[in-house]
Amino acid sequence: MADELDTVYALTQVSSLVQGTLERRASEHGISLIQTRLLGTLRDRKPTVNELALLLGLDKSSTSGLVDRAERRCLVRRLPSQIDRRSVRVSLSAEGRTLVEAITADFEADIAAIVEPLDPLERATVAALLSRMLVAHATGRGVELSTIP
Amino acid sequence: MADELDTVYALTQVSSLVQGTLERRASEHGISLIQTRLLGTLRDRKPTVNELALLLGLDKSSTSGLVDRAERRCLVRRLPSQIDRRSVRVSLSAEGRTLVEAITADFEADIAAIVEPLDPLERATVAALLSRMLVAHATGRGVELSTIP
DNA sequence: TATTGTTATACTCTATAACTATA
DNA sequence: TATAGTTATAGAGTATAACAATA
Repeated sequence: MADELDTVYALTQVSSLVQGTLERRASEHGISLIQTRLLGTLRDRKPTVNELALLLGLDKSSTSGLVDRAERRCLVRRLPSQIDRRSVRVSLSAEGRTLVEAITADFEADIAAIVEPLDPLERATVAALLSRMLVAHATGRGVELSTIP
Repeated sequence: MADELDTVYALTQVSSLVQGTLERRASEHGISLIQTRLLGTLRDRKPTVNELALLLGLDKSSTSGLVDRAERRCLVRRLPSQIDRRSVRVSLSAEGRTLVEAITADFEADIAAIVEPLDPLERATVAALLSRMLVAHATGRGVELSTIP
């Protein structure tokens, strides 16, 4: 039992550290965590506003506003859908892509540095065990491992 | 190299899951993540607004507003400082304590369930390796392992 | 003068409800 | 009618700057 509490505690601490790191990097690049998440979601997709809302777990009105502010900064564009004239496709601009890639690179370097004290075998062990946890958890639901933090 | 990227990825995924879990539990109890963090910080302290701002990593004006809203819901109280009449001590109310403990209990049960697929030895391994990472990271700075997510 | 906390202001982020334009 | 998206509104959360009270 004690080991379970230790594990919960360690996971909680690590999670704060990791999320805090991402938030700090995003902020250094002048955008918020949710804007970073928006850009990250758009790296390999051009979803409609509704799809985006589902992916981000937000209301469609919140998503619309999020896209407004990102568009105002020229980070994303709204493209008219060809098949449904009510619909819109949200797409990353070149500027948005450059930005999200810079943030991601900085963030990943930070986490790599945090992981660095472990030797390669230990890192592989952590990765394997955490992955098993994640897979088990995702399988217990509808499987939805988000792409970006 | 590949193992390092895997580790970064696994840590990122786990962190989103853990923070998302906390946020969902907080929201089920009717408060935000930052309000939960405020209450958590006050569990074993009665800091001044300035100290609280440092602990939460916020500006003192943001902190003042945060405390305003928590006080309006009777979750915290402002006590006049005895030694410095400019100062205020922020203190958890009984109601606030009950609330943060309920959220924490739910949250810890969630994480325990997520960790459950690993056997006790594997859990102990994860806890030990993550703890080493955390200690190494904290030692590299001014040591500041936050108490609550 | 310097510090503690609050307030005024301006923005982002969020949800609910009402709207429009398509379907 | 139903769906896709926007807008109006209201509130939390955040920072900067200016302020009052106290040190």
